[in-house]
Amino acid sequence: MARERINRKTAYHHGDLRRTLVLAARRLIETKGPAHLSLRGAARLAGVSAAAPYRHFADKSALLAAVLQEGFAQLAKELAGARARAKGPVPALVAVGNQYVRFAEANTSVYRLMFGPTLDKAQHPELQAAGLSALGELLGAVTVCHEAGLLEKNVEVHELALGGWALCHGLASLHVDGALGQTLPVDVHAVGDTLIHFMLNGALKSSRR
Amino acid sequence: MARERINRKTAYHHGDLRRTLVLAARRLIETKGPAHLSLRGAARLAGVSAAAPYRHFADKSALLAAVLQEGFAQLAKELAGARARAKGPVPALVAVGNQYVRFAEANTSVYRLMFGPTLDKAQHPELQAAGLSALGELLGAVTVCHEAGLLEKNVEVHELALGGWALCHGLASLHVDGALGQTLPVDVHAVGDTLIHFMLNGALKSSRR
DNA sequence: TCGCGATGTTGACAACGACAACATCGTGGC
DNA sequence: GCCACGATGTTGTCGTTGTCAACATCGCGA
Repeated sequence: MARERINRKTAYHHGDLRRTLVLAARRLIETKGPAHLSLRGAARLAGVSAAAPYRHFADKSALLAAVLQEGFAQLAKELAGARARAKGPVPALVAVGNQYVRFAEANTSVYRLMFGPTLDKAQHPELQAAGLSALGELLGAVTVCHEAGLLEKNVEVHELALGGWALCHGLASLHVDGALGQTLPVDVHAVGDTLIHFMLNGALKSSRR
Repeated sequence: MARERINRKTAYHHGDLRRTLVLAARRLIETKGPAHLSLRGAARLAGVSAAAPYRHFADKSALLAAVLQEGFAQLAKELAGARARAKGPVPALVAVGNQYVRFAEANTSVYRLMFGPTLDKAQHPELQAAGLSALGELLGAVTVCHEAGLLEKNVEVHELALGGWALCHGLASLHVDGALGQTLPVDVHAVGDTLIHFMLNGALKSSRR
């Protein structure tokens, strides 16, 4: 409590170096690009020596993992928020998809790394768990539609959730990679809506289309 | 001509170092992971000094770009092949999607990098062009459907192509990232078929469903 | 034949990840 | 109140990497 409020100008101990390092790392990723993230650079930004980070992170990839974990948590929170604000099962599903793309747009650098190959997720199980909690929102939204009897009988909840995730993720990835905009002059959100409805058309009962 | 056939055991000049380096780099990526790719490592594999690659590549990222360019070319070729083998416009569309996922599965490491953030594609325009030629196959397959009058009037060719790409790309990415299989016990190809048809249901004319 | 451009080598430098040995803080048990 | 001990940070060092300059060697064409 009192610890954080102390203004230690010449502090030997930092106070909350771990958090500071995560923020510094994120800043480096966003300004200089993911390739230029370095433990030493983050330590410099935090104003500590090059070896200090090792008191808080086992190695460089552990620091990156911490940054990405916060990203996943933020994504899950935003998806949950969008879902909660929507009125009705189907609008909630659409809102989750839209929010997903919006997150990718607003947090491009981190989003790329979250789903990119830079960090081997097999060696950071906590990241997989964090990713799943984000997927959980989507899965939940689909399940609600199913329980409300809105889906065709032959539609598997898991399949549709996966399809929605793939669609949004693919759209966001392509958008973020700059593959859109140059070649296909489209508004990503508008086309996202259209595509989500394409897919829903194949899954929703006719009366609900 | 004669150059390549000479068996120079103690050759000072290598013969085709550029190609050898690209292959070595790809091997490193596939065996040790993308993070452990190093110019020096590739040079070692090729049996040359650490500075030799600089006669063929401006820097490390240029070597990576060459590897990925071959990947894009291979992808475009495979998509074109799948499309050509299919009988009819709609099967061709489905076949392109399936082949996309198959490519990702068979060339996981390279595929990840092709669409990952590791290499900043903005600085390698030739890569964007290579990616677009792959997209061209999909776009072409959609266009044929459109010209055959199979699509609903309100379906934009570009939108559907983009949707198909996003769907396949998202599915492949999630699959390759190991996000599937653990959480959602599904067969990628089966679910891919289902999802493609979901989306087509929203775009194809009723008589064709 | 010979000279020049293409290709490869050696040596060097700074930056990096990582570790060991040491320094400093502050807090809890006496 | 003190002080020992664990938590936290620093300094110094090592091996590796990307990159460059200076030099060596090859082969092709004038």
